Amino acid sequence: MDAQLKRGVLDVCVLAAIRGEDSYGYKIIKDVKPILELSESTLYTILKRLEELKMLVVRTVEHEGRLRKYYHITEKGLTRIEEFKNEWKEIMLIYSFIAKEEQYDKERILEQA
Amino acid sequence: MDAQLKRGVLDVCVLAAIRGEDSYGYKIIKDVKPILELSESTLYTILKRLEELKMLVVRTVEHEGRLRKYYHITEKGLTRIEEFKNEWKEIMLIYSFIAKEEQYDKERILEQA
DNA sequence: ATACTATACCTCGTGATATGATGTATAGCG
DNA sequence: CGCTATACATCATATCACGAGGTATAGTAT
Repeated sequence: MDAQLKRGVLDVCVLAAIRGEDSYGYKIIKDVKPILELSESTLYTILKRLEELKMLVVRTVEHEGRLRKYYHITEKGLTRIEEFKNEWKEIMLIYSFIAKEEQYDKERILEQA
Repeated sequence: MDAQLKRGVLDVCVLAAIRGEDSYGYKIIKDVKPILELSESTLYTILKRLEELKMLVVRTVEHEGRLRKYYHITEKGLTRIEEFKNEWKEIMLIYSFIAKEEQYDKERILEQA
């Protein structure tokens, strides 16, 4: 998918992936990949950013000799998701502007009148 | 609106604005602004890029002492719009992943079973 | 034993791109 | 003469996705 189109949804997608229950990087990638391709470098960049924005908090847990960093969504993170849903209404208007073939029809109608 | 969310739709929006009939920078801004806020610097950057990508062709016309650069969409530009419409299907899947509150419900359903 | 794969994290450089600030120039109006 | 609208353009900056590369452990296959 077009990289630019992804930009607007990627971070919210990550928030949505941990909304239900806390998760860690490696698992988030597996969960999100079927919906939206993302690489490790992208994911860890996003997680860091979301942490700085206080949209999630981190907790390190040892699991079978390896460390896992569990991410938990905050109130701010949930708010971000709600904001996104509101912005989506605007995006749908934009989409209908792009998708409509009306321009041609309008001219034809005016010519017929 | 969130700058990142705009990135994916801006260029296609410009293409859509000239799809019906050829237009020029100043007019495109006026046409697109009610739907999606964009500045002059952004628009002229996009127009230049779309020209380089051969998604539109330019024709300079003198109009009341001032120059106007009319932009005409090409086959490639129309294809871009169609591609966007196809990508939109993927975006809608992503949106439903973000918007659904299903995670909670799923757990509740499993607990009730 | 050795190699490979899965798990789990991280950083850095690069390229794409939106945007504000700024600049140039003409026409018309008060 | 100044202001606003029209009409174009460039540049520096900031944000961000992503490939390439790095570290380390556990389990499995050869």
